[in-house]
Amino acid sequence: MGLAERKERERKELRQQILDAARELFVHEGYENVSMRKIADKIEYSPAAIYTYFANKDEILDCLSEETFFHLHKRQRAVHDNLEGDALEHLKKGVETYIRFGLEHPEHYFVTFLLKAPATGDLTAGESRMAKAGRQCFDGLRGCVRRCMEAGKIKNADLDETSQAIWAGAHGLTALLITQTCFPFVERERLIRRTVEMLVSGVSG
Amino acid sequence: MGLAERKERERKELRQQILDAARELFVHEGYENVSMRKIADKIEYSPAAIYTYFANKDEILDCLSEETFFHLHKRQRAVHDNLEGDALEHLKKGVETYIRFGLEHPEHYFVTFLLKAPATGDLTAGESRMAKAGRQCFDGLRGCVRRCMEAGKIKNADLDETSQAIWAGAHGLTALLITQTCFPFVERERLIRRTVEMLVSGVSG
Amino acid sequence: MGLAERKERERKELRQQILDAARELFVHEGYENVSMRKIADKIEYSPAAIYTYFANKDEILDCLSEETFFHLHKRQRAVHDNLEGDALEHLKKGVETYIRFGLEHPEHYFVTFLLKAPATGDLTAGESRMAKAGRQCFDGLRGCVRRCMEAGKIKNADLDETSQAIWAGAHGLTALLITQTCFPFVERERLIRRTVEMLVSGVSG
Amino acid sequence: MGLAERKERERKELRQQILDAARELFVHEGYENVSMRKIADKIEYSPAAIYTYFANKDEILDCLSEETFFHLHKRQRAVHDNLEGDALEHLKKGVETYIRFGLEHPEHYFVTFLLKAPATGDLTAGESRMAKAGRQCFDGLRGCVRRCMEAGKIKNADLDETSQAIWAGAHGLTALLITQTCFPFVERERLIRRTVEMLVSGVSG
DNA sequence: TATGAATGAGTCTTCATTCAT
DNA sequence: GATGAATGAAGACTCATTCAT
Repeated sequence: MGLAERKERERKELRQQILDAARELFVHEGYENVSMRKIADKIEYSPAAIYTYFANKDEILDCLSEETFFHLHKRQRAVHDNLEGDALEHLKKGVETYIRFGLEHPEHYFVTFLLKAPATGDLTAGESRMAKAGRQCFDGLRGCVRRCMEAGKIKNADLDETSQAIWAGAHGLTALLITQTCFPFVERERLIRRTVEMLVSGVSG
Repeated sequence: MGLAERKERERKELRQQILDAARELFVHEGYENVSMRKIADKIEYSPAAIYTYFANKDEILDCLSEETFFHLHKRQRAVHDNLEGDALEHLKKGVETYIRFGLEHPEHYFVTFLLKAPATGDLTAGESRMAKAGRQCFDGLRGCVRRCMEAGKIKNADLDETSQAIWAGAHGLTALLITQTCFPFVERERLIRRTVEMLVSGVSG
Repeated sequence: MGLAERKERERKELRQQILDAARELFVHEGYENVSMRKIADKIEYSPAAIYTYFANKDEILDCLSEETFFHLHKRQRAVHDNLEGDALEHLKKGVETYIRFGLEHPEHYFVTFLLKAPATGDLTAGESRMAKAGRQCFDGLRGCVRRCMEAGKIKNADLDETSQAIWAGAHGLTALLITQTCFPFVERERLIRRTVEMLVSGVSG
Repeated sequence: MGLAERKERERKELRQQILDAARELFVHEGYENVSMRKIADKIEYSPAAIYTYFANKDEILDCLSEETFFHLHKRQRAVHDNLEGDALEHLKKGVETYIRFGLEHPEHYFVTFLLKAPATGDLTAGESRMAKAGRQCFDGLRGCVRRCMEAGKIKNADLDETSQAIWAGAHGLTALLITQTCFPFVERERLIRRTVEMLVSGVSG
């Protein structure tokens, strides 16, 4: 049905509008300082309308994170699947992909990795969803690291420990470049290359 | 006057009590989730009493930041001044100091390095004070890196580029450990050590 | 028409479903705590569907009351018409019928006699309908009392005064047993018998 | 201190004002239909001011019930302590006291015995407090009945069974007279006397 | 007939803050 | 210096109801 389809499309569009509005507000004002009313005002709907699409404020944040993870994961898979050369080069590419994703989608990245999660009591269900998606992303890098180990490029090291250290480095640069807009960084491309080199040679050297 | 002195001392003590209570609450519950009443309850005074010492909630956070940077600066100086051995060890110590500082003062760290500047009109004064303090912290690391270069431990590298890459790494771990409380990180001490090693050997190797 | 008939039947069935669902929810959660959505969920229809059968929430309550009175009245008539022995026994049976009706249909009884009527502005129509139905019920007992008087079993007494006193007693026990669920009443059957005896011998002795 | 005393007095007065306003509103509009704002409007204070005196809406209802029980208990004690004549007269007086209390304080009685308690999950503490107070009141009637038994005025009967039957009767009349305002009852005094007579002679044979 | 979407009004409650005392 | 009382504004969220489809 053309009708049902249009309805469905409109629904998706409004849902996305809400997510976009929320993301921008969250990024600029902080999760706690954004009220449902503010989001509603931004999309010019009533606050109650939002509840047709999301159960509550937390769920909006949740979906925003999911979205981020989905995009990143897709990008990572593209890298992992297509590259077949040297394992360390693979890893470098993976790290670089991660960083570039963050810089190209700063709002997504901010909401997911920089916004402090709401201080919720029961984090069973939602938390695990988050955890799972995050793990998936992290596993992208982790897979690269494992291949390096299997290829003998990284020796005498714990897989998780190493992967997490690298993640930390990649996240750090991404985060700084997103948030510290006033800091006099050296030329961005150089800094990215330098950081990637440092991280990879830091664990393989 | 003994009386005046005692009064003054008591005043300082209560002020400090407020700061201590606020810091702990901010860290554990998040700035936005801490009410003046909660702080007041913790020190067993009325909410109104706090206003005798601080103009408002923001000022408490401000003073906390000041305090924090003061401590960090002192701490960094202690590292730089007292250590006289190997320059790379020096650098490691510096990086570790930075990370530990962040983890011991997550709320301060969060506010300074993770919060995106709110899109407000007047951020002149506060912003620059913050920025200045932040720069000071970074300069601690930068000093360590310079010594490594001067000692020939880091070769053929740009000072700022290298310092910023290391900063990114140190910041990344600190930020992740603060914000991603649910991620199954490996044992924290191990991860810190591993990251520090990675960063330093990554630029010196 | 078979079609029209089926449609009509289905309509009645759904209407009854709504009433049943509403009654149970009202009793267990209280009129004010039951939302149209809750009723809709229970019958697995949309909230809006209910408005096809009832103008609003109040009307549901109204219809529930009507239903109650209808059932009670039928029951009372059955008693009055079939029994032909001693008038006092007749009365006892009538009182007992009233009480048992309440206890066997606590939901109906609760909605009609214990639930606070919604604070509505225009109570002209609804009120008189209520009043009429209530009168009808009371008249059941009143009829029994009259027969006792005509048979000389109750002497020197005013018909209405006596009937109302008995009604009060019957209503009191019913209400207490339904609402005061935590009170340590003696065994229910014993208490009913005792109360009926008390009421009847209290006016005939 | 005159100052402290006046403050304390004013506080008590406002607390009582809140209770009075809440009671009247609860009775006329139903617990669920009364918002904190309505209560606040009635006493011409801000909604938040109420929270200085009561933790929440439920607590107001709780205190209202407590108040009711306190008054009823006081009244009952007065009857029990001062009367020394015939035990049956005593009982009649007790029943009458109960009924009159309800009719003279219909709002109190309504709130306590007829208002549907808020559908709360944890009713441990509040419920038992309520239960205890209610029991105390019921014990007033029970004491009268016991004396009748001890005096041989009521024979071959169970104390609790008898007391509960009488309570049911007293409650029933009170409840009907309060709630069924449209029913054409006979003259109130006559009906009370008749009911009391019925109840007492009904159990004393 | 039934519904999904939408809303305006309203819920209880908490907040940072002020002020008379 | 410290407080108890008070408040205006705002919080997330729910409601009965309407209406286009």
